[in-house]
Amino acid sequence: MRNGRRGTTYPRRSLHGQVAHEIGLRIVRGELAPGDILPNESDLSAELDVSRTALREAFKVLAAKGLVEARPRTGTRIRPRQAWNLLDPDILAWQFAVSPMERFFRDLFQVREIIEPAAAAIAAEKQRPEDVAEIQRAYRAMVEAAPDDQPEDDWTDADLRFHQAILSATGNELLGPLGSLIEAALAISFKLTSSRPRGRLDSLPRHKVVLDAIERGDPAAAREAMRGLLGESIDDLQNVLGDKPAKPPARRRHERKRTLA
Amino acid sequence: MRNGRRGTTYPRRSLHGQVAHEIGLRIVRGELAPGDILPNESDLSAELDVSRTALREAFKVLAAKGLVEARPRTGTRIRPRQAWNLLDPDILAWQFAVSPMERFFRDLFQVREIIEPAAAAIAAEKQRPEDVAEIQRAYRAMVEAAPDDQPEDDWTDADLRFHQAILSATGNELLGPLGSLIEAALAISFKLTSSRPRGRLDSLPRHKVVLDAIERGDPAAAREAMRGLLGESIDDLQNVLGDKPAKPPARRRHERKRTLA
DNA sequence: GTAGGGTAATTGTATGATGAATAACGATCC
DNA sequence: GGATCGTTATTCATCATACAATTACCCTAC
Repeated sequence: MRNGRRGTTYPRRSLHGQVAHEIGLRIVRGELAPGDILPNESDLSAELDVSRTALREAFKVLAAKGLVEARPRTGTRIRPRQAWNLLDPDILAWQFAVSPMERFFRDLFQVREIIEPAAAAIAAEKQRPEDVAEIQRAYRAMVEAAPDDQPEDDWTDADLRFHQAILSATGNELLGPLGSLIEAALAISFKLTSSRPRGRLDSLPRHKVVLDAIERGDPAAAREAMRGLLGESIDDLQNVLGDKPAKPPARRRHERKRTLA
Repeated sequence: MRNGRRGTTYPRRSLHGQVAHEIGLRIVRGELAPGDILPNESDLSAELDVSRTALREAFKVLAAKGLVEARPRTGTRIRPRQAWNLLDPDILAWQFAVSPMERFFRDLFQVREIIEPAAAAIAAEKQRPEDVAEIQRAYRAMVEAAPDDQPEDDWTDADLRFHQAILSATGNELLGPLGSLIEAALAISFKLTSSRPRGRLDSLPRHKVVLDAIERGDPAAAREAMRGLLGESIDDLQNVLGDKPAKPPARRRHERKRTLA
């Protein structure tokens, strides 16, 4: 399944952690729908062959993320979807395993298109040397991991690190947590485009343009470069996802026409 | 304290819920620093006069939000700040009670300035009648709550509802959770500007402009209108927060000069 | 039919015991 | 002396059980 690559997801080593992931996945997947009431704790703990204590601790984890709500007599009910904390790293990871995934994919990249160009611009404006250095390091890691004989994981890690570094470089703490959103996006990209592994080297220059603009302290250019970079990812994914099966790679010109909605 | 107005924060009615809020607040407030290790469960449960069971369930809630991490022999340690899920409604609410708050305030509105204009534009583009209707309803609620003899809570609720409705109207599920971020921002605004309660009627027209643009299906105008609306809030807050004590209200002209950084 | 109270089902809390993981210590050997 | 390896004690993890608190539901009385 390969989830939780680096993220700050809830640890699975404990028993209650495993149960939380198991039930959380079922909920996000839709096997258990909002409004549904889970079996009572005694029954469910017997069914899962764990103690009631362990099950309850798992429930607390899920409740903390807004997935469920427990009340005496009524039982533990799955909360409406809008109560879910969809930006939670675990929920994002679980969402990733959902079947159609197209809407999730669309939403994900739409948010990235909103956030990341703005973040790049702010990073370019601030230009804190320490933060810029980390972006550079991430870029170098991408360069090293780009050749096709390098493990794909290294490249994905470096890619994530690059984008995360830009978020951090804004100096805005509230943008940091959105890194898990990018992580989910990369996981999808990996899953969908792994069949066509070429393109790592292709996307390096795009990243370089972003880096250069930030180093140069040019917010407008950074914003635009990031926009282009994301656009490319989206194009790639849409080629895989879209109805057109092949569409010879004579793309990479329009840039402006791509509309996500 | 008046937190958790409507939000989907963790319920306080249970004992472990109270403990979770208590400890979570202390952590976010900085009384307990990252890297610190909490007293072991037996001691702490005795100190708080609750059972170990209740304390552990509280810990699970905090762990689910990324605040703490428990390991045998080592104890329960407070995780580094970047591991916290800062977009979690509870953590946002706790953050609201932190002392200097200026940085939090800055970060909060910076994110709003990134997200909300884009959301308004998308909402105007989509124009789903059902969603537009909800924005209208929220606006009408604001109109009703605007007079000074109406309870302040009603107005804040309506305001939140307005912005939340726009986020929902994007049709992007991942933008919904950011409503709790707006809620935190409104809580701050309320706290800081409650001394100067006038201005409710002043800000109505701004909201109207946003609503009109969305109804009209004009994304660019909606984006710009939302930008102006947020700018006004920020101006108001900066007047209260800034060093200049009074600065006669001959503002509300520049609009473009305000820079958050 | 409405109000009111009783009841049973479910979660919430408490207690005590045991298991498992591991950091710290110390003994042993080189 | 230094390193290696086993031992041990501490802490969280899990379990079993009992009881308290809450509350939806039903039933009765009027």
